[in-house]
Amino acid sequence: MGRIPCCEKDNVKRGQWTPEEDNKLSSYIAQHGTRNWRLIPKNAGLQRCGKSCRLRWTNYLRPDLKHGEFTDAEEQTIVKLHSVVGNRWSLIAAQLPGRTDNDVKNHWNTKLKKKLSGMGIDPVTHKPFSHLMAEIATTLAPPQVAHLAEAALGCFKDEMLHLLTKKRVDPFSGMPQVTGNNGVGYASVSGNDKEETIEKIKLGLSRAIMQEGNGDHHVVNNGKSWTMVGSHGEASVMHDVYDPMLSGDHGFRYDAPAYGNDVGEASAWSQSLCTGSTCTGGVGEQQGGVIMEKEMEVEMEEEDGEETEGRKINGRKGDEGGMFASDCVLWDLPDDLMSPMV
DNA sequence: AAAAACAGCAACCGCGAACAA
DNA sequence: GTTGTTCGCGGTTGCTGTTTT
Repeated sequence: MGRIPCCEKDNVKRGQWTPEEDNKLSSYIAQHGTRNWRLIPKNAGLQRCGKSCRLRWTNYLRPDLKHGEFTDAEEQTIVKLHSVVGNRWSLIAAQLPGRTDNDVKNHWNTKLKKKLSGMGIDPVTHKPFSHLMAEIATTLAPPQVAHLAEAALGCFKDEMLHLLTKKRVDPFSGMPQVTGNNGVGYASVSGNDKEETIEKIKLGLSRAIMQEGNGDHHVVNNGKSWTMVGSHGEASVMHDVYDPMLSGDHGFRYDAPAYGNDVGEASAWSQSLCTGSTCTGGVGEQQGGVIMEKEMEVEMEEEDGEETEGRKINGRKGDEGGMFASDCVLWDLPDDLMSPMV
């Protein structure tokens, strides 16, 4: 038996909603609430599918929605949560009052992913590209490394090229920026330079591999390096701030998840989510520390299938040498959320 | 000035989970 | 326990306005 359609497609209108439709839906829901989406369009006099009505309401008409730009604090929250829970947009959106999962997802796909790539960080794993390449280098024999590196380059190439070949304007001077000393810059790059750019990417990657191989944990970023501190016994973490010159943006800070595999016990995915200096640990405070509300905690426990001991707000068991102060809001997450998402 | 390319966003689709009969 | 129905989620598509060529 096939799946039944959510509505009869012949009789429903699709596409953009008109203000009249919005009014009808809003006033109907104001009077009757949102029980039974299937009946709502019929009763409200709308030629729409119930699903479409639900979407319109939850993503646009709900009175508690925020419609403006995402703030830096919101962006930080998204990045941090994404590093832990991956593409669970509803979970992330639940931590951002007034934002919907669709909002968060769109913002991630259109802005944040590019910001991270621009910082040399893989938006999927939240690790620096160089670190990924180094992992390849340390686990495979040289002939295989070359092939894999080539393949990895293929994966990142389009995004990197997009970032590198775009003409951008220096946000401070208003002038087009010149190419940096590692080849990353903003001057307009013609189609003829494309191959050269690819070569530069390759060169950068191979350099990064060599540096990682030497035990130096640096991410070369537009002439400045991000150092992974605490290479022995404590969590490694990138502690430099996001370079606004690189992003064409202001104030966006990325405190990456640490790289636990470098140092033994500390897993990359078990690190604090606090933003170093801005972390205050105040529950309910959006700036800095990530708030784990009761609802989210419950949801995570449900996903875990059992009560997870030690998962709590404002504390983490067995982690002294963490990267941030102990008064941060911390999470202990279930195992299925700890695994790097690739 | 026109065409092409790009970016952002709203909406749609299919799937699985939850719930009810 | 099974079947049917509804809801919510995440991935994807397509439209529209803006920027670049």
